[in-house]
Amino acid sequence: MADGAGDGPARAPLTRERVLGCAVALADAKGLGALTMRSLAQELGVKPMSLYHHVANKDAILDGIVDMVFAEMELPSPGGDWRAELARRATSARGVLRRHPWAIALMESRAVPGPANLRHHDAVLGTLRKAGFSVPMTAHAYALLDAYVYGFAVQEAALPFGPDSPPDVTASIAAQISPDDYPHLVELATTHAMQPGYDFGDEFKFGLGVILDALAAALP
Amino acid sequence: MADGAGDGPARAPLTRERVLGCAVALADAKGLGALTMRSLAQELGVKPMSLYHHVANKDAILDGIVDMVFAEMELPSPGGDWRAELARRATSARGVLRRHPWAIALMESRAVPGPANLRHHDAVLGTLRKAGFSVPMTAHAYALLDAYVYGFAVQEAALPFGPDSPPDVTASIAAQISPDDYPHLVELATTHAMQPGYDFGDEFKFGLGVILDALAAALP
DNA sequence: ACCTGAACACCGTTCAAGT
DNA sequence: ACCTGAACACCGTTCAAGT
Repeated sequence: MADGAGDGPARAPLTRERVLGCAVALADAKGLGALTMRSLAQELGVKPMSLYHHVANKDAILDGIVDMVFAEMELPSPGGDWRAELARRATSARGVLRRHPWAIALMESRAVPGPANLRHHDAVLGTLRKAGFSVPMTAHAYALLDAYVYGFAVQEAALPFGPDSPPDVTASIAAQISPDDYPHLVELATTHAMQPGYDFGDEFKFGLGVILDALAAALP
Repeated sequence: MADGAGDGPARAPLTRERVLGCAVALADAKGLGALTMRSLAQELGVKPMSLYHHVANKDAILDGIVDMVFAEMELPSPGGDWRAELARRATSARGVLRRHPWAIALMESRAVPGPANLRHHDAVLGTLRKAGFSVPMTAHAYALLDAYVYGFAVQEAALPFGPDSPPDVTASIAAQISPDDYPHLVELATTHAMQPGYDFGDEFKFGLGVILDALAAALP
């Protein structure tokens, strides 16, 4: 009982890693809006001002958690089969962005990329270069692949249906969309997207295949 | 002088349209962070509480300005050449999202799509269906096209270089990226992306062409 | 060195009051 | 009907103080 009061274990010392890790967990659980210096401090069992000894300010926390998200993504190995490596990387990135849907909004507003972000994109570029793409073609391929991965995450996060949204919400939105005003949306929804077994996430493979096929055809 | 004090024209009456229009202008000029009920009211020459007579709350404003952004995008005509129509729509959407880069972050966090959003996507689906794509293939094409457009906008907004960022910022970031740690990023930047005349926006055409070619090949 | 209490200038929003 | 003043429960952050 040398720790002082309480029957719990000694509180781990506050570190930048613990602050950022808790911030990611809080954003995952309750959304970016619930991530405040005050709520974060409470979650860590500490007073708000203590956080400022480990991070410069809230912006530094936002930069930090975006880079933690990049760090979760599997890197492609420039050595292996470039198509398989880029597919694995894209699939991993999609999964990561699905687990942390708030990250997209931050990526777009943070100016300075973190080290995990830079390492990630350097590995993608390296894989393309080693596969034999020219520098200009690598730029094309990089922009296309990344746009697809990020954009798919945006779509998935914005979907009003899917496994993450409760069925009653889906139904109430569907009821407001009149077939007279939006015939093609209603057609797609009723005859396809709302059928049992449909998973929007499966669309990811199609688009990824299209892109990788086109890149393979552009190899010298 | 029946208007009362002042030499300016009579103040236009507050309306939902005027509130949303001013909110878009404020977000464009100073970013989403500067869009507060109080700053918006001041911009409109009114007290903060007056806004609540025209919009339910700030969330309604955010929903409203996202839909205004969708309303700016050119719709494809289901009648015409589907490839040209979808290319025009994608190019227009990219331009709109470039003018309103804050919109991406909102799209991802707003659950309920507005009428302009629905109309826009219904037109895209209609164009694909009229071109002869099956319903499942239309779902594939829609997901791929939209992911690309949104994702390209995310990339473009997150770019630390480009025509919108001051050259000195670009240079200071470049100086921090060591060729030892990120050799392929440095190669791409120095031999290609930072060359005079390079415009990241030009990458858009390449990816769009790849996608539309692949869709054309998938037509029955 | 690490943590904190009190305070400041902000938020969105409610409620009761003005015209 | 439309607008507003005062107030409430929040923010991020600074500064001076504690151990």
